[in-house]
Amino acid sequence: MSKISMTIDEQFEFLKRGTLEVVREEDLRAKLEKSEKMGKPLRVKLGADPTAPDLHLGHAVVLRKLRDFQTLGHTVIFLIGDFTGLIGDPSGKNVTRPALSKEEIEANAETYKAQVFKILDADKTIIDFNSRWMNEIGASGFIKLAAHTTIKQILERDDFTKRLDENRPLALHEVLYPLVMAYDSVALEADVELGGNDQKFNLLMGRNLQREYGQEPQVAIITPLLEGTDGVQKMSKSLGNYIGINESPTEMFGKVMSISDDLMWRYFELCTDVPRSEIERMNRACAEGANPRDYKIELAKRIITELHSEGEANAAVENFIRVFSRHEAPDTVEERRVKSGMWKLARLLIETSLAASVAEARRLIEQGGVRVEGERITAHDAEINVASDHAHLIQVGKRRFLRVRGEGGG
RNA sequence: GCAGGGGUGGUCGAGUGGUUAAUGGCACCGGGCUGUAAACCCGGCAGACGAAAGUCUUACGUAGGUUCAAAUCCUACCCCCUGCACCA
Repeated sequence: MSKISMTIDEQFEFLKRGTLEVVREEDLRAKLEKSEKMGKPLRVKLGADPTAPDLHLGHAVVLRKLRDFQTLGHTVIFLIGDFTGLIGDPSGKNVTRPALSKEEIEANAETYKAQVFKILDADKTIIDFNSRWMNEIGASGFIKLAAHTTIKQILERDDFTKRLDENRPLALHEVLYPLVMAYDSVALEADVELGGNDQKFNLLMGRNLQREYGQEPQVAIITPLLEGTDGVQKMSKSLGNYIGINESPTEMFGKVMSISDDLMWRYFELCTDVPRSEIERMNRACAEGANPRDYKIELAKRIITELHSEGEANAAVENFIRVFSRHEAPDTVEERRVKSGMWKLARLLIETSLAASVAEARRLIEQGGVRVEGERITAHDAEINVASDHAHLIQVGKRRFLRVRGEGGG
């Protein structure tokens, strides 16, 4: 079945790379063997929240692992939890979410596809929705489902017990989340489920429930949570420390370059296919005096090549060198048209969204953060003559550039 | 239902009648040093008007009230938490 000829051991090692834990390893080996023998691909599940279609490199970690399964010829099921979305993964926020309309769900699914297929092979991916069975099951079915687990089992989940211990609220619907998610595995007859470390309990719950329903328990593959660009907290959109899958090459490049040196090895491991031995070699080189920046450039290039293209990655490198090493303007700078005439610089910054308010514009200028045609301007009441025959180059901070030209004429 | 505690700026958290646009930490923004790394240093961090001094507006759960003056006191309401009670 697999186009690549690997022994079971090799397949196993290949799949294990970059994972935190495989529960259980011997089960995975057994499933791989069985699959090969029967010529039947494994069904590999990944659950996704229906409300957050803005994916970032953290999501990419698990998607890349999913792709590894596809490389070996297995079937990937990308499950959009439109029903589970009503609950929202328990976070301590005591809210249920409004049900999404069919249109919203479809729109979100489309957004997902556009991002997920940058990594996954669309031909080998099934997209499914858990409302398909959860909406059918009904209240009585749900009760029966609930009978398959115990409070004690649910309370194994650390953050649940912790919240009880700390006298923080724990809503009933929140504890149902893992149950529903586990049932998805039953409904899909999943052989393997992938998830980040924060999903570990839920994945294991799937194993238990499958056993309850007389199925062979799925293998749970747990991937580490990628730290965000701050290097401390997990990458997430709400923390603002993310690198989005859909971001421009320039943006991605900048963000990768700004991560700490320590963190880059982690990114190498989880966001690229560079072999571990090679990563270690680079790491040693840095310890011996090589400039980590050069490896970081390599990292950024690889990430951008995967999510965009090699050409764009190379262009991003050149742009980086131009702007940050040579302190020149990027070769392509967006041009904006504003009314011709004399402008107060501060006003111009607001007009072009380079500053949010007069006060902010003024602060930026007075603190030396604004350059016009490369000249630093520090007089907050400076004026600038905007005409249609010349585009002024405005720079705010180290990285925001804009050309401003007057309206009318050429 | 009863009792107690609490709701402050992006966040955490001070602040019990005036000198509070509100101490401090974090986050964030600008500058410096660099490798757009880290660490560190400096500055900033509600908005509008003004060249400036400064003036005005908005802000401490919501709505009123007391007062020359309220985040701070009073009243009502909303929300959250804890304990008790209730619980086939």
